[in-house]
Amino acid sequence: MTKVVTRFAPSPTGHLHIGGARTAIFNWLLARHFGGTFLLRIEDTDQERSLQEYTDSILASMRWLGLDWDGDLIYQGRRFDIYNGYIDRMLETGHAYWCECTPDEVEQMRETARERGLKPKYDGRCRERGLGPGPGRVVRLKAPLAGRVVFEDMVKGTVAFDAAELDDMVLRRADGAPTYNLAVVVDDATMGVTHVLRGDDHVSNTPKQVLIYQALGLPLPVFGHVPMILGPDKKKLSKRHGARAVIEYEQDGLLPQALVNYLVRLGWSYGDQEIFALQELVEKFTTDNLNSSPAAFDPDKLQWLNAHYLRETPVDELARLTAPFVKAEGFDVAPERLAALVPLFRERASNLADMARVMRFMLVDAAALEHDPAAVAKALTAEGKAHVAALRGLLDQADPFDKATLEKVVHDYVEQGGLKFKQVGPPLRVALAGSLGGPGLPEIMEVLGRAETLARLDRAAALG
RNA sequence: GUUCCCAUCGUCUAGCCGGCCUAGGACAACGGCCUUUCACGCCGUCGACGGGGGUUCAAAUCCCCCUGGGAACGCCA
Repeated sequence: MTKVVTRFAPSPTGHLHIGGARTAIFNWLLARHFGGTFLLRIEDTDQERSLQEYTDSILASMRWLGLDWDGDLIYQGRRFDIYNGYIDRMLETGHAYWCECTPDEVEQMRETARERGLKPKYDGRCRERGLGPGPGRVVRLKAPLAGRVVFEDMVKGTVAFDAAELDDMVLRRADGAPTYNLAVVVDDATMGVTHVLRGDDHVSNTPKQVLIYQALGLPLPVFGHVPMILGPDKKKLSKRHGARAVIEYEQDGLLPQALVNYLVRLGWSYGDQEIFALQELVEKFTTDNLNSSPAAFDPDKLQWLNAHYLRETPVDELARLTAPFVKAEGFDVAPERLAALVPLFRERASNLADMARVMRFMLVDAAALEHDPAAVAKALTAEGKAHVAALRGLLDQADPFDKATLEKVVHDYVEQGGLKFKQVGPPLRVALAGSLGGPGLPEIMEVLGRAETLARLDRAAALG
């Protein structure tokens, strides 16, 4: 088997979105699975809309996702000479011709065709005129008038189009720049790309590209078109659906493993398995299990996966990842303290931003702690406050001030008083946390420390 | 409009070279267990082969039609 070469070819007109990210992941996986090469090409031939900052952003997202590429980045913008060389070759071999029709004229032809219920296309007016170069002229492909254009698709099987459906597409614009389809073919061929896995929206480009390959006498790669990702409402993914660039998911506190895992499972499966480590994906990914029907994006499942990976991440690393989010909440917390906090909250959050939010009550001063009025009314009754006050004295004696000791102090208090834990747990909790939910009491007190714990208990006595 | 693609629970999907499917798993929802609480975890419930024709002893699985969705029809990528 020849070496597999795949590529991802984003155009730097925006950030990397999840659809593109999935395509990138699939190509990366295909190359890595077969020990092949994964190339990255920036399709910046549209000088107007292409921005360097987007290239940078796309690269940053690729790295964040853990997708490394082989060799240097390829910029289409720097390869115009190569494209023009191939276009000249087609001109020489009679596979292309000069055309002087203006965009308006061509639009007129399309309009006419549409009115007649036909496929809008260029009518081939200049095909046999034998025109040479000249201002305002473009080069068009002399496409076959009849026959079928057939290609094998890794996900859809055999796909065929009537050649009559295709028109003489422009290869070189009036300004001398090559068009997308020409550039893609020349690039893929010269880069040695063997497998072109891309979005569904390119299926109808494929026969056009096949024609160019044939005109150039170049071998065809294997094509594969993965269905698009739909929004949760089954409609095309759009801004309305909230975050969609991978950078936004990063900012929302998602872990890259979760996004990768989720995206891969959207359109690909391996039996009933849901969780895949990156290395496992490399081992198991092949093109045969790609799904051919479009998939709707499900934020809930993404969060579930993220929560899973949150619990898998080592504490120190999780603390490091959470730091920026805690900072965004307005707190400057030492790494060691964050590492002590994280184990109490990792199971109570599904992403890093959540985590920072949910541990907020641990970071404020006793004086600034907010108490949920309903919880106060329910638990900090006269009896509740009495227990809190009694506990304050006992807890002050705890030595060492650690989880085990603290637990014993509270336990003994309940035992000796002939009480039920339900009588002292809730008031103590509201005093410490301000609400009725959260981590275990002993661990909260341990991380809070003696002074802060006592301060909170004192403050609770004054509440209500 | 034309062409191409797609069609299993609300969602992601397994199954699809026909029988092992009274259709399996996961997310969500709901209920329970665990637990001082919340969460995690565990157990369970609800829930789908779009419709119609064929082929066959037998169809979610093969064929055709319909319907429904999507994409593309640029001197954008």
